[in-house]
Amino acid sequence: MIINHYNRFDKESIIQHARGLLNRSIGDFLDESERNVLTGKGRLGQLVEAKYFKYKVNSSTNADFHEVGMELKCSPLKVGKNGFVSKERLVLNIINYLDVVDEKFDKSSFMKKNADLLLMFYLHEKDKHFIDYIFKLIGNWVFPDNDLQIIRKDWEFIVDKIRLGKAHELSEGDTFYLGACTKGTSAKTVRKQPFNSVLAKQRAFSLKQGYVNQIIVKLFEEQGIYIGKPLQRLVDSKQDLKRYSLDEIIVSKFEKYYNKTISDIISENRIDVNYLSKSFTAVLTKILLGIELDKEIEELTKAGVKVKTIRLGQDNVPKEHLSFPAFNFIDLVNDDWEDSAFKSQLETKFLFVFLKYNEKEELYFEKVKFWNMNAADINKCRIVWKKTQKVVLDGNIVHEVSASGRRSTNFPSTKDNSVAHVRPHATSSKDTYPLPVQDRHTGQYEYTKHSFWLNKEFIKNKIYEL
DNA sequence: GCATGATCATGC
DNA sequence: GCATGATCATGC
Repeated sequence: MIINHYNRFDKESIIQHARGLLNRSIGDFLDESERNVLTGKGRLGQLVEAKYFKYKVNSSTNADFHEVGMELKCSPLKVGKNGFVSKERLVLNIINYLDVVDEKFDKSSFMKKNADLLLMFYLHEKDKHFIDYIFKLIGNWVFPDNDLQIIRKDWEFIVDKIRLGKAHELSEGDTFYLGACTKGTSAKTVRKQPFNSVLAKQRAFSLKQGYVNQIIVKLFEEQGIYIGKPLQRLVDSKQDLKRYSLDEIIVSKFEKYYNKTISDIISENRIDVNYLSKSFTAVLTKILLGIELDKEIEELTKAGVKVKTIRLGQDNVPKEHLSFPAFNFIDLVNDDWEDSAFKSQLETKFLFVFLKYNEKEELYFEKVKFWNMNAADINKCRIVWKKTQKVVLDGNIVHEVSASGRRSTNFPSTKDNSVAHVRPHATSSKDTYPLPVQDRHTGQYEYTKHSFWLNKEFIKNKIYEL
């Protein structure tokens, strides 16, 4: 059965046909009357199916090319420092909470649909109509064995959470490569879950952005094009991955260093590193894990895990609060909470490296811990975010200016909320971002860069001691 | 001593 | 030159 120069029973012919879109846009294949399609978000993929592959768009639980078990996905690229990177996570099938709890991974609806992907990456360009986006990378992706073990563990974590009646508490930070991302308009789309009457946000299985970036690197590599940093794999044993979760394996690799002083670790490893320097965290983590310093840790990069070093006093309280990147005041007031930068920063998985001062005031390696914020605390951060947004929108940032010229602000402080607060985050008080509204007190249209911070008491109580 | 304003240091 | 992780430091 040959339709339009490809054969649905011949995987290679389908991939070859897909590559016909390289350096072209779907607009090249539309009639004048068909070019008046309005919105994007999913429409591009549908047009590729209908107008390029010429099959009927469906919402089947089978793969698009079910004859060969291959699923078609169109996904956006953006331009990064070293070439193309994924613009976002890759969204796969919607999670049917009611059915998935009866599934086993190998025969799951996820595997049935997504085990073998035909990926068509296009360059997303602002101000361009989506039918004119140019396809830049087209290839076939089948999950490598080790990745599939990690994805299996992720899938099981997500499904177990649903089995516990906690579908409404799912978070992307729960897992490593495979996430459960929200799907639907501004998270108002909810559905039933089997073991709790609380309605849960609709979610879909998705590949983390960091994982998609590595797919992109690999597919370019197949063409002899090398982008991105070299990675070094941490866990090689498929057996280990079957038996233990990735976090258990990684934590165990750190354990032999527990209670050693930092200076001992550094001299034992003959590494010249100043532990007050910014790169110390990355260097220390790589030393302890036996990773070469010019390589990235494959599993953590693919999972988008953020490594954070915390120095604790003897009372287990961190010496400092923990900062997030400075926010842009204009973006802050324009964003909805659901798609805000702060919320996505909170939904990532963290690896905390705890260093602690002993009685001799020496810094020693205490422990590491994987952590992601639970739904209740993310909600508390929403209140902080909302208040911050209001202060900026009201032009009400400055509270008063002291005789010495020091300004105090109306931003939420450590006393207002147990989880997070807002404080300056700039190279000097003159290091500013523009304001959307004039500040009432100063009359200025700019203000010192600020960021959200996690309270150190919260780090002690909910991360270190829990 | 703590809360919070201010700034450093490095890497890209 | 700026973004970002991390830390310093002042004043109540």
